[in-house]
Amino acid sequence: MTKVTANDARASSDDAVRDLVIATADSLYNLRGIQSVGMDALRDESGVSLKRLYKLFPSKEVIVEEVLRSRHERWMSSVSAAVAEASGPRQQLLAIFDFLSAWFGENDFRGCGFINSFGELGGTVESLAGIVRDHKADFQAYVARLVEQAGGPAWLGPQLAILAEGAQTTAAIAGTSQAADDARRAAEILMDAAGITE
Amino acid sequence: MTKVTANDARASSDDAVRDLVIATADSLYNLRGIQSVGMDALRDESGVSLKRLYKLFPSKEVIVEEVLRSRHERWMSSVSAAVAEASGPRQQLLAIFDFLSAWFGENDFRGCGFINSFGELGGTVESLAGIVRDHKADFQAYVARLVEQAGGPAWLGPQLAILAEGAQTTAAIAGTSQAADDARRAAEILMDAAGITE
DNA sequence: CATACCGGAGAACGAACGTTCTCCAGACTT
DNA sequence: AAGTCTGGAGAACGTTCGTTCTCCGGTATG
Repeated sequence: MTKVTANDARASSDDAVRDLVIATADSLYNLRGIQSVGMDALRDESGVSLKRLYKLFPSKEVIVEEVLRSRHERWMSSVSAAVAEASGPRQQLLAIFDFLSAWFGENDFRGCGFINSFGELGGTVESLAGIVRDHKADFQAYVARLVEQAGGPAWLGPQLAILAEGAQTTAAIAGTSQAADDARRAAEILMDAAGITE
Repeated sequence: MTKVTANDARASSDDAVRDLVIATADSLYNLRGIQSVGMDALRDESGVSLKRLYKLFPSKEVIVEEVLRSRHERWMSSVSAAVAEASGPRQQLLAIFDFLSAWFGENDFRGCGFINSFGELGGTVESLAGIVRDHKADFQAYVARLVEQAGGPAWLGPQLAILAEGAQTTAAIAGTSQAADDARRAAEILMDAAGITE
């Protein structure tokens, strides 16, 4: 039985603190990578004591997992919101690359957090590798669904997904958003060939 | 003045040991990532004592840099060898994706070591980020040169390079070599549109 | 043969970090 | 008002890891 009291009010509810911790960790992990952000840094930045951190989460690994899960939801929501604003199948698929372009241009863009996490921990922490795989699989399935709705052939979805992946790594490493435009032009050519014209 | 004596013979020449260390480190870093392979593991696997490791290299960071440099040379050589076997501009460009397909199928394939290193250390070790950037820039320039020799338009090179990057991350995360075939088919369509027919 | 040197095995050191513990102040319950 | 619980500040613990040091056997040089 959970009791809500003035004590909770002083320290904020557990759920709110959890969200704050995940948001802070998300930002720090994105900025500096996972391994180089210690629990002390997370405490300093979030203002949540170590004791409470370990009451809310059993380990750092679980925090990382929840950060990746929240990133997945936020990222997929952002993409589908951008897609929803476009009209017509072709414009909707192109909206993915416009979204990427805008994302790459943000000044805290440090590459796809999932790709980075995979490079950082994919070889040693199997649970994280699974989350990364699921994220990419979800994105590929989403693109495939859009292609299907557009009446395009089955081979187009994987191709567009690969373009999006390549744009992400290229933009992250080169430090420019140019790759998004290159990928967008390639997507137009592929859609032309697939007969998606409107 | 370097003296070659029986003492050196017992312990092997410094250059040979350096090469052995780099090769061993290359394999271990590829398998388990950089951070999780300590100097003790490198000593155990290479048979070179810590004392000698630190006589040959000033620090682990320098070893990592040399591993990446040697990977770059080996990778670029492998790609150009595969390209050289093909005849005609179109087949040469497609040979890149055939090379990727074969690479992804190797059982010790764990993704592009440069992308992984970037995710692992790009945010904290600037010298490594530079090496990764240079590697990707070299590859992009190589593709652009092939496109130019084929008489293709300037926009095609970046597009093919993005496909190759996307195939690498997709194959690494998904654990299949399917992405290479998808990327190859996309490359054919893009070359068709660019007028590279033979 | 004596001595200086090279290198191996492995201990040792210092820092970083994940996790837990101690001490204590404030707030709710009875 | 006494007792109990929560949570903060920060010390402490154990481990990992990069790097250096100690000890010692063997080799080459006088």
